[in-house]
Amino acid sequence: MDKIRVRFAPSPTGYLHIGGARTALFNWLFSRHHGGVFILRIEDTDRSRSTEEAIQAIIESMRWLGLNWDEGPFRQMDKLDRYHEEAERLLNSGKAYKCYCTPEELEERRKAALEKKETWKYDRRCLTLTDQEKLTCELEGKKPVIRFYCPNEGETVVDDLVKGQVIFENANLDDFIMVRADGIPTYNFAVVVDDYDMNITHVIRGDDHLSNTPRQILLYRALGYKIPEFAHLPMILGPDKTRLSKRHGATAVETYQDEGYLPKALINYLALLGWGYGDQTIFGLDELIQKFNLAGVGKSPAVFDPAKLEWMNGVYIRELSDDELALLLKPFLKNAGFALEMYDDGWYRRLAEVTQERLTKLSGIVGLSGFFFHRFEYQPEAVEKVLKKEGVPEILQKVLETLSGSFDFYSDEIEKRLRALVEQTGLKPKLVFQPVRVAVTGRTVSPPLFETIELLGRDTTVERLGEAIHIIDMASD
RNA sequence: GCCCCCAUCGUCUAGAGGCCUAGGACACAGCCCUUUCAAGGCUGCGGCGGGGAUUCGAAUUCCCCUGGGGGCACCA
Repeated sequence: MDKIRVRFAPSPTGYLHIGGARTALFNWLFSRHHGGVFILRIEDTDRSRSTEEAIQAIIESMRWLGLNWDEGPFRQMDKLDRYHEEAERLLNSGKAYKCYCTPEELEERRKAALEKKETWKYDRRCLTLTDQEKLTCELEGKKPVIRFYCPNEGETVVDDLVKGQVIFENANLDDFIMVRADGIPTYNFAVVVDDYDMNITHVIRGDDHLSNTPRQILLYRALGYKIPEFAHLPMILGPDKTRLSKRHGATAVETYQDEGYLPKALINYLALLGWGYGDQTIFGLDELIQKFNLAGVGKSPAVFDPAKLEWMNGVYIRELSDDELALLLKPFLKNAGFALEMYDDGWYRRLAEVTQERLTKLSGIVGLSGFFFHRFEYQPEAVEKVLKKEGVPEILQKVLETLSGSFDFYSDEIEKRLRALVEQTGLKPKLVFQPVRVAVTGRTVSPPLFETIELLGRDTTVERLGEAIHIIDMASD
């Protein structure tokens, strides 16, 4: 068998979205699994919607995900001559013809057909134009499009690796436009010439392309090309079961990057959208490459579930070492405007350690650790429920005194002393620790208390305990 | 309107005629652990869209219906 060659061919009209990323991933996994070649091709023949920024954004997201390509990125606009050459061949062999109908005329006829409840198909008005008539059109300055002559009889069979055999009646296909009036090829034509030129062996793409496939197969035949294998992946849907789009929330890969999702997590989650391997849920990258195959791809569409992605991201965050996590956390802290220079590397490693199993997205660190970096307002509810309890000022005062003593300010040591204090007062641990938590963090929820106190440092801790006592005094007056 | 695809818990899925009293994961609920929140453990809730047919036996095969999705552009 020939060496496997696949491609991901996005149109640069926006960022890389979840669906595109999934298609890219499946192509990539397929190529890596078979030791083949993965190609990136930019389908930029829609001049009004393609942008340079979009190309960069897509490339950036591909890199972030780690979906490296072996060839490309190629751009269709770089090889217009090649399409013209092939279009010319079809024109000469009578398998394509020039059409001078304007978009306006076509629209009119289409509407008329629709009103009569007839199915619209191009009426081949220009198929039988005489040379004289063509000349007249040219003299009028009309630029023709090139249409593919689509046989009316017979059927075209797509042997799809995912969907199985799908049969299309040729009679339902019309003479679609291959080359626009401005000389730029349309999708169906360009994709065929490119996949042939690039020796693509397997076309793996979304199943919204399934109904285009018979047109393309007809083109392959007309051009004398070998037909590649096709694999049409089921769509990714939003919660309302319609095709996933911006309406459903974040669909840009870069948004997930910004929110602190790990590439590994997104890859793992995406792999499970339309593909499965028994009961397994968590897959390392190497494992995915080893286990991925088209046979495991399902036929039915899948609803994108952000909650599961988030859970999975937490799984991968917990797999990180303290140093790795600390490194990843810093940009998010910095972005939130926190003064990173307040602490040293050891401190950040410790922060990573104590927040790791509480994080589900890296961006979550901001809400979890803000009190380490700046003053805060006590949550009114926390003050009411915890600080204003009977005897709290006295407890806090004792804690303050305990922590002011001279000893190494580490969580173990802090815990030892505070527990001794609890023992001594005979109070329930919770009655001591919750007020302390609120006093130093301002809230009822925080990372583990003793580690938090350690990270805060003696001075800040003592200062905040004093402040809390003061606040309670003020309130009770 | 025409063409095509799809159909197992709310969601992702396992299931290739008896192993299914339909399994796992997320979500949800409860319990345990516990100084909070998490993490973790345990338990629970919850599904084969409907109707025919084939078969000793169907989630699994076939047909119809219904439902959902996609396509029918000088978009890709």
